[in-house]
Amino acid sequence: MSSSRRQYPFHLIEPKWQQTWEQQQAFRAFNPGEVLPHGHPFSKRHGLEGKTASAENLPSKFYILDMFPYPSGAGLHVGHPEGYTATDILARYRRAVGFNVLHPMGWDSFGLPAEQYAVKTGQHPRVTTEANIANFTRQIKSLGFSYDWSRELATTDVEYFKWTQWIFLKLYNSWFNSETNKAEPIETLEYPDWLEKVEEYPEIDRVKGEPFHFIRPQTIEEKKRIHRDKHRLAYVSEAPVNWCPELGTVLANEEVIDGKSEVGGFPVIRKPMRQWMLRITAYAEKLLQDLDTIDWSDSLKQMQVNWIGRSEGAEVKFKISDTGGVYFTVFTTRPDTLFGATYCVLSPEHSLVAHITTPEQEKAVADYKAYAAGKSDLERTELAKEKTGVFTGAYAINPVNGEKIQIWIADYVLASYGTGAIMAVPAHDTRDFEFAKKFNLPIVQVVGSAPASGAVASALAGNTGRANASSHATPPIAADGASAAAPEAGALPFVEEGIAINSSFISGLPTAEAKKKITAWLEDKKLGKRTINYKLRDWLFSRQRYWGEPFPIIWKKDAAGNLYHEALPESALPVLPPTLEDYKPTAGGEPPLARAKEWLNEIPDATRETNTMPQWAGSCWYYLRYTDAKNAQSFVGKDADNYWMASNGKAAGVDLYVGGTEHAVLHLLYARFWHKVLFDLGHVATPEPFYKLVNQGLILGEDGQKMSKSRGNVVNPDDVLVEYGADAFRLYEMFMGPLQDTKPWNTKGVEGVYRFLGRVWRLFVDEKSETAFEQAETTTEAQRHGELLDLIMLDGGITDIAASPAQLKTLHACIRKVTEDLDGMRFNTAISAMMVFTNEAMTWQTKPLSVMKPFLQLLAPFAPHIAEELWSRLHGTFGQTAPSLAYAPWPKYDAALLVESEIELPVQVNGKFRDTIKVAMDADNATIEAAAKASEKVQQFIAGKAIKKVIIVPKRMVNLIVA
RNA sequence: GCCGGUGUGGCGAAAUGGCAGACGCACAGGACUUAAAAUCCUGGGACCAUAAAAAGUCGUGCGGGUUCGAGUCCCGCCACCGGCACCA
Repeated sequence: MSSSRRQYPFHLIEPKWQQTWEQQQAFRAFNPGEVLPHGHPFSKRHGLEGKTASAENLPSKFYILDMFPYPSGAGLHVGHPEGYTATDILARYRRAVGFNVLHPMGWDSFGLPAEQYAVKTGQHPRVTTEANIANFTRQIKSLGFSYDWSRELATTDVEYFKWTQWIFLKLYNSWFNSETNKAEPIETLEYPDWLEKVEEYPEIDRVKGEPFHFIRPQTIEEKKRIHRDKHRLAYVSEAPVNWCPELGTVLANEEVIDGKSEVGGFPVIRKPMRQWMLRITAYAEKLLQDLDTIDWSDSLKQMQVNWIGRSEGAEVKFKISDTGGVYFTVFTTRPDTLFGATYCVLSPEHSLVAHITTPEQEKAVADYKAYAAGKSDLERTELAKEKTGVFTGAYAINPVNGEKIQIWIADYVLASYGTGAIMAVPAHDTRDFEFAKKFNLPIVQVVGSAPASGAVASALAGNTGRANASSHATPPIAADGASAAAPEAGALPFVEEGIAINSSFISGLPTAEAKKKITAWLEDKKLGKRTINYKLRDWLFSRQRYWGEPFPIIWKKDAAGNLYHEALPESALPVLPPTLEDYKPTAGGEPPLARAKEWLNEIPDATRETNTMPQWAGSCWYYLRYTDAKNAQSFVGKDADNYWMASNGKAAGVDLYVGGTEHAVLHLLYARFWHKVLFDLGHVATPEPFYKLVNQGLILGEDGQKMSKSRGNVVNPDDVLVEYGADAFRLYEMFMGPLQDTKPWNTKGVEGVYRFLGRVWRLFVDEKSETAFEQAETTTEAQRHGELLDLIMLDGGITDIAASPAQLKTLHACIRKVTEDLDGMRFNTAISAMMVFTNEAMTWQTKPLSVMKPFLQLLAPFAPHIAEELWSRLHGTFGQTAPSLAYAPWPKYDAALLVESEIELPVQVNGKFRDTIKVAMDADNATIEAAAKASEKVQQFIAGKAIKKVIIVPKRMVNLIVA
């Protein structure tokens, strides 16, 4: 294709207009309070030249956001500009419609690759990062996107991460008040009575994974401090974390895929470490419920719903036999099966295990704990098929029937979910069933499938049908299940809902009612309570890296010798990372920051925190900073936030956010969480950050495979641009198919839209002058080629004469289709509508200005460079006011022009299409029927037959039913 | 296993329950050209038929159903893609 003739001089047009836009600052968005410059096309369009902008005099805002990229060394690939093109088209369209559009771009520039490069070469990550940003900027700018570059930001900018650290301080200095159901400043936290009265620090108040070297606090102040620290939204925990030796850092649960790191695919092991956590679980319910208030795809919402994993059930206390009152709590979603609980299982890490294990079982339990601890997550997943576990020797009492049941430990019970302990109901849970089978534990059926008739089976109460798995080849059948009205016993495990059997006072009740009744009974007897659990875990927020935001935190020791943390004051921000020669972790496994001894001990009697924040931190609030990117007093100003995030009357936030599905549960959940905290604390005006969210689909290689370096099927936008130009590239990205779909790249397809642009060009320019231009180009040095564009003349067929009805109809049909498709984000069909227009216009002898100009406006959002160029030529020749195509009011279609006087109707006979007839638009049914019957082709099928029925759908079709 | 999505020509794809395949790619034929490229015109789901046509039949993953009429709605399968996965 490189030998083929250039369709039109995009190589000159595109840089020309990109420069023009930049010089004009054409796409700068204006905030309330700014003075709108004279001569700016936006000021002109809205009559605001020289005026001070305010929420009142500015047009409605529209905030269109792309997920900002990590500026990798590899540069842009064709997947990036897919979303960027879509948002750019909409941004340009909205400007034309009259909105004040905010469309910014920036860089998610903290990240591992630059740090790994630093470890290898010693080059500071900032140097690498800046070079990569420069390359990304060049590439993105070459595509002609209408970003407001004055708001550009990078998460690595000191002036940016200063505020990231500031937000961390807000998290650190607040707690979640479940009474008011929101985050509040830590000062509002009240202290429990025992704090002042009891000398001892109660065992019961110690949290799971209590800190590191815990020494009993000695003063009330120390106790208060510990109490506060346990309630902060940012807290320290010493718990097993996902440690990736290869990366030398811990990872959040979400960053671990199948036991391997999401980045690089390295093995991940569980290791107890002191880590910073963010209390996202406090927001589980809000994060779940508020999904209803935002316009995201069902599948994306579903992913978040699954991730949050809400489940309703009950906590039930099980006393341990022969200990006089020591108990543990289990969580179950099926309290109705309590009568079928035939043993209990604690997770190997459960704190009670050490206390209850009998001497005989001690060795077995210790061995098993060691075995379970040694397993990586990957092994745990792989070995999931075969259940393992050991008996502790201890027994629990089933609270509903007083039976003594065995307590086991097994790693199929997770320490991190629920209470870390379960009651096992093998008859009605697949996992418990497998386990019971393997270890010959009793299986008791307590739920039967509902009988076919609606008979009530209340007579079943009081029976107990029990059996040992070992003594029955087939699962036991409830002894009382024989009567016709009784629930049917089926194959076990029976995990569905049904009718309770063998369950004393709840027998005969359908599952839902049985749950209610037994939960009430448990609550009444103080043996349990209704509970809601979430799969969502707190967010592991620290990383052992150099290239991230340092924590504004220092460590000190109290009188008792306890290490404790303290926040630096806001005045200490930003906390800059130290300069290092060597970016590796220390030999002792400490983060790289620990190498900077001076920095570490800069503050008297204190040591700095050496962890840094994860990459997600910066992306949690960048959309807010865009609205007020230069604010030095605040992370975002109130007016800016109110205008850009809250002034549209809808639920909230960014009007349209486009990015890949890979962020469905990470970034999008974290950002919502931060936003909600900031909202609760009164720092932002809306409860949700992103109102409408669209995921663009993946672009595959030409071979239909995912693009990857190893497959060698990566398409570099730079190459495509050289060959076809930015407009063709943009057009093709959108023409491939629906934005949300996964679709393969096809270079031949680019040629198609490129040819279309060539046809548009030839529709407007004089062929001879173009030839002259091309000849001149061969004899002129490259630097002066731009001037030669003036040699190209408008086509003589374009004149300022009245358009024919047919021409108007072609235009207005196109306006309607393109407008409607833009509103529905159906870019592919909008483009096809413009192709239809072009194909039609090619046949015209005269091309009225009144038709050709609006067409260019339709084209402009998609292919802005060629549209601007042709627009300016029309302006040059016809001299009508055309300050800038970018702000020219969007054309409106005239429905009256699209009305047909005659209409073609399909005629069916017995539902089969046979012919079309032409009738007047307003023809009555009798006329239509007569016309249909008169058709020769139809005659063949109805001749000699009786017409039983005639169906006429006005303006749609005719169907004749014959015998 | 659970949740979500998608199945339409050789390919990317269109179709408020009403003429399936718009638009584009690839392909074939023609015009222009010394020739090619570019451009312009024409054709095209499959089958059957024919010198060529017309007419006809079948066609939206598979099997049923609703309807005058189904790619579209309902029920049951199958395949592929994405997410989650011992979450009690």
